Amino acid sequence: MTTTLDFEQMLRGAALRVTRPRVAVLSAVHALSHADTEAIIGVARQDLPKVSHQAVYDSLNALAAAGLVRRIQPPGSVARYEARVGDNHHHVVCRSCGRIADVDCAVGHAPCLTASDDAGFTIDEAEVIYWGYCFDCSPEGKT
Amino acid sequence: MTTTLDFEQMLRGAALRVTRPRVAVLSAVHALSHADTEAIIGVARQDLPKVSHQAVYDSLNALAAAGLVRRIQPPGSVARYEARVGDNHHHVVCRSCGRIADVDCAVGHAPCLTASDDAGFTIDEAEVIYWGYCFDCSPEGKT
DNA sequence: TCCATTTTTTGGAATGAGTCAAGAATATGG
DNA sequence: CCATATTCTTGACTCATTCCAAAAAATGGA
Repeated sequence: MTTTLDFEQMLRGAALRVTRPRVAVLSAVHALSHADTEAIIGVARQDLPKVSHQAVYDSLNALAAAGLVRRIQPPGSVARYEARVGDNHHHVVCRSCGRIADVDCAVGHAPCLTASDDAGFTIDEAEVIYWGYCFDCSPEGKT
Repeated sequence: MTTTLDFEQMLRGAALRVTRPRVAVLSAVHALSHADTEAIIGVARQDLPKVSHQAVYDSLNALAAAGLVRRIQPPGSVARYEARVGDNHHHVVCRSCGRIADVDCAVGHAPCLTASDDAGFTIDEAEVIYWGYCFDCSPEGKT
């Protein structure tokens, strides 16, 4: 498993100060998958009962800016965070229940798609969200 | 140009009641590109000065559910609406200024991508958001 | 054309994720 | 161990969006 020391080293490696809220938040993101801020606050408070929600927001922003966690914001949902970074994977979202699952990117590096016409933009990443229904919510799954 | 009658027919064609707020909102979305709700309210009130913001929200929801407009929710931005529907095009978002531009989909029909592993989901659409910098914000553009 | 029914709009209040700000606490480098 | 800069706490606040009940309007049939 990943220990507190590992998280501290991850923080130092990203030139971030090692604080207890940051360690707790980083640990929480690793323990959960696609968690929203509220869930992260809950888990972080198991370790550190008095962290303020503001500290969690600040930590998440710092961790996301440093690339230690990835922020995903599926339309119709609050911001979510995940620990898988660097492999440019994508997500599939259930239209019915909102469940999110990971989908590996066939290309593996960003940008994994080339736009047909970039409208003058310099594109460095292509984010793909697949929409559909998870097994439990799919019409076939209900028969 | 598109006339009020055209918009009324679009509403009837979608089995929606023809109301003045809906016509004004549909017209506003056609007149703007990637407009947020506030801008739509402003333009709709040029035709119909007393529409409530709630009526605009309801109209946008009804139009989006009927497929007459498309709702896009870029992370870090409020909901935006556009009139181009049915051609499965994508968007490029500027990381710096938030500007949005259309990018035609090379495939043209949904889903335009096949997931490598669908995690048990039934996928019907692949939404692509390209991230980068627009010409005005790009490092090259500033030299 | 007019009425009754159903749907939509109004207006105001409420929700809730996220942000702002000032002072207190803490991590870091020397 | 100290000085300094960063981070955390606390609490109030913003603002897009939603909820609610009453009033208004659109539609289909007479």
